[in-house]
Amino acid sequence: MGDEQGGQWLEQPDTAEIELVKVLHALGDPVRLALLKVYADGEQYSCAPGALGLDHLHKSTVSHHMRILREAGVTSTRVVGRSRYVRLRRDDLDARFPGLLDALIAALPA
Amino acid sequence: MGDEQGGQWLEQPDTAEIELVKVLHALGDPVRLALLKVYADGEQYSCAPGALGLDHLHKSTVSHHMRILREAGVTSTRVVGRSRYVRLRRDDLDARFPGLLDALIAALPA
DNA sequence: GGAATGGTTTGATGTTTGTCAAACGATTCT
DNA sequence: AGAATCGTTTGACAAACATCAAACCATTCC
Repeated sequence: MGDEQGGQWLEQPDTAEIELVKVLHALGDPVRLALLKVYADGEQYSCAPGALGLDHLHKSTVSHHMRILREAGVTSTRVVGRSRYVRLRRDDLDARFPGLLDALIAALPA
Repeated sequence: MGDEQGGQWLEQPDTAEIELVKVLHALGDPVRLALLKVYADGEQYSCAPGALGLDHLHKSTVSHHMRILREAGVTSTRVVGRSRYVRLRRDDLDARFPGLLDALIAALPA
């Protein structure tokens, strides 16, 4: 139907309204920093704990972390059917905080 | 007496042991991110709330934030007499996480 | 020695947070 | 329609956190 992506987007802050302190707070948690590593390849992922290497966490816990990342402006979420496809807001973050994302991803632990 | 700096240093993690998630957690707080802005000039500062633009906070609260920054590896503290001189571990952080500090300081809110 | 000074430590308090479990909502499949 | 699926929401709970106040510890000044 002309929309090559389909679905709608969950609410997220405008690029100009992304706050550094919220981004750092969002990423200052072991689980969410691990998620940054997953999303670093630019691909989109569903929220299934298994697809994210978070098998040890309950799905509601993953949902909670997803919300924090999205509300901080780190990720964007597209809804299609029952699924959510989450990915890094790389362009927006690069525009707002030049060099930050690259430095963070490079600094990620092995 | 041959020591151009004088005093001793408070305990802090070795450069190689600085953890990204702890740095981000330390900086993911409004007060401590404001302190990064203070320390961004590379100078050293005493812990007096007034000298740091933290007049609204109790000195014990400032001391608490200082400890978190130091234990995360963000700052180093030199003790001389009754005073503590705190400054950014810029070289160590640049070595451990190239580009991160520059990007963070550039991203600091006005 | 005694008082003042710069920070730390400890205790108390209210808030935020990470987690799970159960209930729920919407979508898809049969 | 009914069942299965993917994820969210709500509630509960323990742990962590930010803050202040009071006590404390060195050091410096008188």
